[in-house]
Amino acid sequence: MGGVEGERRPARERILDTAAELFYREGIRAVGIDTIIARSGVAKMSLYRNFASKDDLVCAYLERSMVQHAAWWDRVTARHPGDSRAQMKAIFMALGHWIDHPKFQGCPFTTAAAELRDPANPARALALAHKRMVRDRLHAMAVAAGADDPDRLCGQLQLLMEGAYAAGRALDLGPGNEAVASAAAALIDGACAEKQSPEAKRRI
Amino acid sequence: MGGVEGERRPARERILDTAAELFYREGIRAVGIDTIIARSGVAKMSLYRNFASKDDLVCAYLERSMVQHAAWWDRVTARHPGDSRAQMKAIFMALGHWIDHPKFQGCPFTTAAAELRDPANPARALALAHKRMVRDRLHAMAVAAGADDPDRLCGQLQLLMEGAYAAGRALDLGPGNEAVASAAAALIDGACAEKQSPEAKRRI
DNA sequence: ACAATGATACAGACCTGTCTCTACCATCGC
DNA sequence: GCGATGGTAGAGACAGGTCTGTATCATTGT
Repeated sequence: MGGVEGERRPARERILDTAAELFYREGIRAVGIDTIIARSGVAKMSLYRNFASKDDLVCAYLERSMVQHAAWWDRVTARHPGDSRAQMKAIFMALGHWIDHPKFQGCPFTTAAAELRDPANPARALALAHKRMVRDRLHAMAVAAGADDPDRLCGQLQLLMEGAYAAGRALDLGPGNEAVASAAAALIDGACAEKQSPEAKRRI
Repeated sequence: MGGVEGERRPARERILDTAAELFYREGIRAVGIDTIIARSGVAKMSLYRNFASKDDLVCAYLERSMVQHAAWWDRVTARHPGDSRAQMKAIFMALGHWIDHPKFQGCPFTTAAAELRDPANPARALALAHKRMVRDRLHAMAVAAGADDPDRLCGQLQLLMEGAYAAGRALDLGPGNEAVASAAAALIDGACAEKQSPEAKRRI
């Protein structure tokens, strides 16, 4: 959001923007408070007046990521109103493109959980909440698409999604990461064999 | 394993055992040299005489993990000699059980790469080498099983494998993580339409 | 004047890696 | 046999750096 020229945005927003970028790109433990201070051009006390601790800042970063992810999801599915099967495929198609992006660094929640192993860490709870939200959304779409076994399809797709996040950084999955979309399509079409297939049947 | 009573094993092995367990369970960055020293009952200089640095110790841990993983793979596939399709399914079945194990903490290479973001870190190179090895093995099996498009099936299965590793820690995938085996079976059977018969040609 | 912020010094903890000192034990020369 | 020697290892102090978080003071905008 571009503020007016010469009018700086509040310290809290600058801190959160910088922290989010650095946490995602370089890792949470690898980025110290001093680095965030220097990059955002903010005094250390301004950070600690806005966030109780580094953990608190990490949580704010993850919470904002959850909101952004939900918006992305809604944007993608909105392109196929009423067609749950197409929505599912679109999500995985978009995911395949996203992992090609140069700034892609995996799922911020999964990597946060990998870095912060303490079960009591509040960031872990946020990561779990996000995975549950994704699971619920996938499950609702699987039901709406008429899958024979929505639980199974939902679990399979979530596996595939986590795999795309994990592998995208390291493996090369071929042009456009075609494997993501093709695996999703295979699982989805296999799971909703005979039921409503408004357009898929036409393509076969 | 069982050395003679009262005859302690060499310091190097004790260090590596302790480091491997702690690195895998608690994370690499979270475990300091002093902790490894204390837990393995070894002098600090004994560690630094056997390993040039902590990075070097991390690499030794990952290299040993590669050997152990290869042995596990061979053990599982050896149960289905000559039947590549069954071998592939067996790998994912075993993976589904492994992620149920209480000590399971994801793929050690993926989590190491998540913790050590520096592209120049030698541990990252090891992680990449391991993923390539897995890819090559999967690809060979896909070819032997007569998949229509071995590259595609290999990519899909590696996605699924990464997903199982990533999700196993956080998500609940149902009893016995049935989704792993069922998704693999769906992808494999879909990719090798005609039984692994020699005359594999019909469609492109 | 006042509130928010920048700048900076500092405390305390922790981390990696080096250093010294001591103990044990096997081997070798005699 | 027996002492000297050298390799391996335990214990712990220490240096130099980084990290989080606090305190103090100066500056700026309204």
